Amino acid sequence: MTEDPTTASGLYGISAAARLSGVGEQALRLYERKGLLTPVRTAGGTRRYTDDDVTVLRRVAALLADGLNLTGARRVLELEADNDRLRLRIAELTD
DNA sequence: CTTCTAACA
DNA sequence: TGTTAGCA
Repeated sequence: MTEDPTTASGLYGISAAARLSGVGEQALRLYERKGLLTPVRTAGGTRRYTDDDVTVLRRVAALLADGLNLTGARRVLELEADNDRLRLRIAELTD
C-alpha cells in the first residue's frame, strides 16, 4: 500500500490520468469532446478520471494504433460495452 | 486546473 | 483528422 487512501480509490486529475494512460492532457480533453470518455466533474469543473477511464484510455490508444480514427474508436467502445452486456446475459441464461 | 487559438503532419 | 504548443 504505497497509495494514499484518498487516491487509492482510483480517482485521478487530468495530469495523473495522462501519465497512467500515456495519452497527452490535450488529447484527453479532445477525447471527452468527441464522446469517447465522460470523466466526472467536480463542483469547480475539474475532471476526475476513474480507473475504468484509464483502462478505456489504453483501449483507445490501441484502437488508434490499429488505424482507426476517433469516431471509429468510439464505435468500437460502444460495441464492446454491448458485447460485455450480452456475455453477462448469456452467463445468466446458461446457469 | 480550464478553454481557446493556431500550426503542423 | 488528430496532436501539440502557447495563451488567458
